[in-house]
Amino acid sequence: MAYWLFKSEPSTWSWDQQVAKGEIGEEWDGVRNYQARNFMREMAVGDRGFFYHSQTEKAVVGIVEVIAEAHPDSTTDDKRWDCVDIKAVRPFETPVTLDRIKADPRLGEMVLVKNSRLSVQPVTEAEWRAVCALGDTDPD
DNA sequence: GCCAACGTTGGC
DNA sequence: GCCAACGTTGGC
Repeated sequence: MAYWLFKSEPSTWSWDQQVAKGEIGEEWDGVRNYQARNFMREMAVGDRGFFYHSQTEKAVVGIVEVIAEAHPDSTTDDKRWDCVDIKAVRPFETPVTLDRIKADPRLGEMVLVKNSRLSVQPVTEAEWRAVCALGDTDPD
């Protein structure tokens, strides 16, 4: 199983909206960046991801699960763009802010720190466990 | 609201 | 295929 991070502006698509979709989940659509798309194409059903709020909150707020592999993005006819479907698994007990991530020596190599503009990113298992620990949240 | 960083586009 | 111009993102 692989780990990922999905970034969203809460004003566009928030954790609460994701939770409201329940088990049905929702397309992670609107991505128009090749790197991000390529990561989604690598995802498998059952992979886990962090749900990160950018801009106002700048914190990891929840855990999601990939429930459908990459398929055409329904918001465009452009064949270049694919996306996966994800569902909310559980919220973070304590949201882990970007400040805390930056302050943690174990997390200095996170893509979130190194390439803050990439909206879909891989996360290593070590990073996954460290962030979950900071957020007092079950990593499994 | 600003600006740096980065990705994409299009002219050559 | 290069590179300048432009648009977008996201942290501050």
